Amino acid sequence: MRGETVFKKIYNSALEYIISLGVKMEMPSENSLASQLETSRTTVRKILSELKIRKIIKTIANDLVIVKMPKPQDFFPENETVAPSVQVEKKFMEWMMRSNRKAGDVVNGLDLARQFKVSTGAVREYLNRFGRFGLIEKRPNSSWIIRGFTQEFALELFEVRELFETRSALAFEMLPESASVWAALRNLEREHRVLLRKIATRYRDFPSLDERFHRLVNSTSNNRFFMDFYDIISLIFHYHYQWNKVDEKLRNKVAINEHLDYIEALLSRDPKQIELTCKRHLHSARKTLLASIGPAATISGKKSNG
Amino acid sequence: MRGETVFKKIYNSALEYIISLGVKMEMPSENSLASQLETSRTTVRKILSELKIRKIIKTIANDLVIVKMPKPQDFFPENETVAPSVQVEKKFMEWMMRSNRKAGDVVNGLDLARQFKVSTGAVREYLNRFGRFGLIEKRPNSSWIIRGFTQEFALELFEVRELFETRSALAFEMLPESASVWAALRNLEREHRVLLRKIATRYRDFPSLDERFHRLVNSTSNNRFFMDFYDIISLIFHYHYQWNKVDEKLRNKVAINEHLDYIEALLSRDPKQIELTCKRHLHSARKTLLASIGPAATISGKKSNG
DNA sequence: ACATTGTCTCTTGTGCATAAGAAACAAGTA
DNA sequence: TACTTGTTTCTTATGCACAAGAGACAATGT
Repeated sequence: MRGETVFKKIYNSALEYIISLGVKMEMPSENSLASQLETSRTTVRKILSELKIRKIIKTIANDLVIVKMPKPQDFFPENETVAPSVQVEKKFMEWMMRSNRKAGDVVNGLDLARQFKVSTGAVREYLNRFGRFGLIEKRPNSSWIIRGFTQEFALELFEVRELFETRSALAFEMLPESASVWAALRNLEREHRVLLRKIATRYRDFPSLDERFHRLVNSTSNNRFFMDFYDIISLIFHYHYQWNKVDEKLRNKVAINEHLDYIEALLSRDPKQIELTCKRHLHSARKTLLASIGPAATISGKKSNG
Repeated sequence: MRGETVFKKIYNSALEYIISLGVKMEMPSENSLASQLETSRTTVRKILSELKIRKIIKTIANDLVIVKMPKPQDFFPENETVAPSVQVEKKFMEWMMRSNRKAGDVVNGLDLARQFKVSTGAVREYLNRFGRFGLIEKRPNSSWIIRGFTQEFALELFEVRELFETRSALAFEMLPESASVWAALRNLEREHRVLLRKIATRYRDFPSLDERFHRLVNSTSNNRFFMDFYDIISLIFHYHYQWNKVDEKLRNKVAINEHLDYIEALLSRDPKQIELTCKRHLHSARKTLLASIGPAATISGKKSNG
């Protein structure tokens, strides 16, 4: 049995939408609701019938009309709206980053399923997809082994990141003036300046801006592997920095300034300058990450050339 | 129920092993058999008991002795020894490469499961893992969509390949004389020369040599993402060239010669020469692949008639 | 004609049961 | 002690049932 997570999530969105319309307004057609809420009409109909039962909408003279504003208790609880497969990611990453897993430790899927209160299938599926992130490794016919969030991992990650991003950044030089990236870039520049001014209080907004900026840079090279790789970076950064708040404000301020130099270089189309500012920023990002991992990877995480 | 695929596969290996020992020889201990056959002792014991039932081995005076040579009919049929999850890859790749799938077509998991005669779960799991290869894409809460084995795909693939391999190749310059790669490289050089001499008949041996060579080059950079990426290349090449035999002999001969130049450059540690021969070879490989895919896939246009 | 809703079919997501296989433990023997 | 086999426990792989959700088709109204 699926826990109706889609239904509940979209139902909540529908309530928001109803609130935005206001009482006595007529509901749009099922089809337009479906595309508005980005779901199938099947789900929309289920929601409409639930809304009728709860007397939030009513058919009056062949029109479906909002007759009552939804109250907070009409919403489904947040956690019931998330599919198990999505919950696993969060819980797994937390488990991975927080608990002091060492390279070579085995991942016990059954145990995780119990801990996370999801089915073994959900864990299994997640591990399969997570495998590509390079933090775990599978032994055939047996369990997953932790490779560890180590210095080596970070170095390898950044080696690729640098290759991809430098290549993408240098490609800016060739983009026609008409390309839409330029506008997007100028917008991001503005956002950076705004954030820099309010850094004292809003420094936590940086990570999402950071991601948008780097994704934009990588997107210009039009290479799906570049983009896919950025998923790994996003995930690592997202979860890792959740548990590493040291110097957060300062770190972000430095990064914003580096971004601004980098953006300026991109706008100038000067390849020398682009390469310089890009590399400088990535090196500093790498240093930050390495510092926060610490020299810990002493045990079996070491590499052997064999 | 699992079809005992592991048991059957290892059982077959055990028969080979028994043949290599010969009749009247004593069997090694369960533990040493387990490590020899790379499996668990549980499986070994199951095999031993089956061998006793089939009267191939027998306990004589506390010793387990081979009393009869296995016959061909003692072996389990090949196809029963492959786990469903592995069969799916083969069948799926064949389906993907052979049938004229176009970008935008949906992948019907249920249908594939029926075609391949495996469970939906097996297909589902494969698609999840296959997703990282960039040939298909998932729409949330819905099916997988084919992105297509197109010119764009090949170009993106080679862009990354070139970045990674050039970087790896240039790293050879720094490797100490003592590193074991040098010996491996000289061995590969020898194998190339042998193959070149016998190219007329043995040109089909090239792909596996090709893979070993490129994996060796990439392995020196010690970056898991480089190696993982090579999995994609291997898979694509492996299946694609199964259905594209045009000019195979000539193609391989050219490639061998390029490899020899490339190897020579690596051995010479001359960065200029390394970069030149590496790039030259990769460009020619790209050209070959592009040519065999044919002109860029037009998204608009007529439906293919099967 | 077109949009809307009603109805039906098909596919995907999820949990679960259970066999296959791995690994730990125990006991015996050289 | 070290090595062997017997026994038990635990984990993973796989098929299957069935609800949730997507999408196609039919009917109806404008």
